[in-house]
Amino acid sequence: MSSIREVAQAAGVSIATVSRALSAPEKVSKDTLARVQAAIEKMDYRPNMMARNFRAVRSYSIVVLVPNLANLFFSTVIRGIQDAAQQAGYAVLLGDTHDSVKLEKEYINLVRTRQSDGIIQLRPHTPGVSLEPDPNIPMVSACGCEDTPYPSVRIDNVGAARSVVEYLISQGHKRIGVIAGKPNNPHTIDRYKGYQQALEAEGIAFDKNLVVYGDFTLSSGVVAANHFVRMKQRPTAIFSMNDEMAIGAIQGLKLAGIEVPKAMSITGFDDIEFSKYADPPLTTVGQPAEDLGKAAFNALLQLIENQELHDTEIVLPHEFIVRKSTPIPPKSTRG
Amino acid sequence: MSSIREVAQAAGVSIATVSRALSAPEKVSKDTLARVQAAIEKMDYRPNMMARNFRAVRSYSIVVLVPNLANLFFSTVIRGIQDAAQQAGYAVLLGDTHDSVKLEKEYINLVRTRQSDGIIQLRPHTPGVSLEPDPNIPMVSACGCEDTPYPSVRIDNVGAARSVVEYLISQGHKRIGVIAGKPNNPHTIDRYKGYQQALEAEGIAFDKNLVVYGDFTLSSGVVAANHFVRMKQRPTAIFSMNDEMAIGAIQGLKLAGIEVPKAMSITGFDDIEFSKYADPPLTTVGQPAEDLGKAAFNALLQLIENQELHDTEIVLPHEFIVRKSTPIPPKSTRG
DNA sequence: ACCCAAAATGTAACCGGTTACAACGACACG
DNA sequence: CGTGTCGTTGTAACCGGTTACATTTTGGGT
Repeated sequence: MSSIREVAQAAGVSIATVSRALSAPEKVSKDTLARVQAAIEKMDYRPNMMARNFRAVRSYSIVVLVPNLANLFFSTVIRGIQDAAQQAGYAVLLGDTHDSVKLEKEYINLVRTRQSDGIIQLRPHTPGVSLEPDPNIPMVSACGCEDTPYPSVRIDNVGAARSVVEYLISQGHKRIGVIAGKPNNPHTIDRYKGYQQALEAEGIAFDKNLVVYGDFTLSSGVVAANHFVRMKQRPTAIFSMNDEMAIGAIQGLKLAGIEVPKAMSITGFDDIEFSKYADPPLTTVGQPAEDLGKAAFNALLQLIENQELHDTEIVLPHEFIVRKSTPIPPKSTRG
Repeated sequence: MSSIREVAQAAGVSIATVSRALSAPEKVSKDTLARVQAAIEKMDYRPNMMARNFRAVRSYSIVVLVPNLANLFFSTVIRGIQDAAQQAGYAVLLGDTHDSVKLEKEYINLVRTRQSDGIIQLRPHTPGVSLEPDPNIPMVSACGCEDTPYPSVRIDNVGAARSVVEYLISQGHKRIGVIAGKPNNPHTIDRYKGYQQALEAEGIAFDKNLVVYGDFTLSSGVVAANHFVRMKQRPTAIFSMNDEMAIGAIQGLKLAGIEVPKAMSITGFDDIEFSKYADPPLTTVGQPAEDLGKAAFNALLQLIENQELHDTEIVLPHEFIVRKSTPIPPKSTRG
């Protein structure tokens, strides 16, 4: 592998000149530049980025912490991150943490050891279990929740959940079941808050038997559906906190002979690709997943470069998408 | 950020001793080691990995090239890669190429510029369009096809497709539609080969009107279904080359009033999570996605470390999984 | 032809580790 | 007591770039 010294020799100049020819060509005379470029071309020289980055004390890479890569919503956010990063000349290191804080720590060490410049965290911040943010480690949260103790880019989960449930209520539903995530998950908490606000606004009493906790997977959705099926006094609609669980639930209800939306309305959250093709197509909340990723990266880049950030909380618009898992289509709303 | 020199000073030893204390503690006397460790502890010292890797001419990271991260099969393979890499102390750089060879080249340059030690390619090798492998660049193919011109880890696509179609034929189907990927896609080619072999083995004439080309997405599955619906002489079964298209097709057929499996059998490929919860649950071919990823990483690691590899083609077993999108359940077979 | 500023180029230190080699001390053995 | 061996430690070169500073070249003005 040829080095800058060999190129310098071949071009009959010093290494400094070669370096300048690459990073500041305007500082090099026209014909020297040509000679150097010819030499570079001839030897197929590529600067060793490890050396360059080492000198610059910058790795030009970031790590994204994701609880589970095989989750369509997360992988879409990551696509957004990756595209933005690629454009800015940054590489994206993958940190699939399997929801383990121990693994998370290991990945965070990548920035302590200079292998990475910053972190994008996809797992929402959970007080008590998440690591507290370290001021020395540039970190931003993508698709997180309210009260994240470091910069974040997200949607208004509370408001979105609230408008979904209000829509359900407007359709005449009074007993609305909830398929939640794990109880201490911030998304669960925020969307739950929205659910309760809607109930309260419409003067409907809260019944805790109507909420069942899953874990955002398809299978936990069918389990939840079975729970509702067995209730003596069933809900007439179900607000699921993500699409996977909603799709699982539809399947569970179907197996029990309950038709959606005729006998039961159901709504999801996230608008993953499959929701459009579910049977029936799912009414849900669309999140701008790729944009969340891009915005998160841009915020992180600012943190890395300027060490500070004015807009410490970015809330992107979501979209309420009515399909066929709820019967009456009103107009779509954004918010 | 403290450096090795500061630690050395604090411990009253030379930097060489600190270095040895970290990488070869047996070469350091017991009490010196203790002093050094105390200093490290006190100063919260972490070696600068960029410096270390730079010196070692190793980045300890690999890049995985994936056409589309938001594809459940791919993301599961990547999980496998990432787990194996993490254990081996390697970082995984993400290279979502959006199916663009130009972007692929850019990511491959990461190894030319020493930012990465090797590549795992998830896109199957397509003669003429894929880059030809460069002997200087350690690269292995995960979930590729026959005739990959560099080391690969895959399943027997031809055999798997063949056994699916033979199963369909054994159920009495004679007109079997195919939902393929893009025509020049190697997965399309291999699975198509299996389809034809099965037809031939059973003495069924091939009808090219029965194959329609999609692009492995849900929506192309519904388009394909519509095509079959409009045919004057419909097939009685459909062999889809992946699960997404099969699920889309089921949806398309349903909209046209055609019941699966009563009026039409349908099979998929990959066994993504959603297939289990489709309506009806999908008969499909299970690929050991995570194991493909792990095996690919281990092969790449050998390439990187030894510069050679004995087992240049690893074929992992697949599994034929019969669910409800085909009526009569025979025994599951592995192969 | 001479002078000087500006442009071009070169020299060498530096980033933070690793490691070959040298130096040193302790100890055993003849 | 001299000498060889071994274990421990230190010195300094090295990896491949970047860049501050020094030096040389260029060219315009007189």
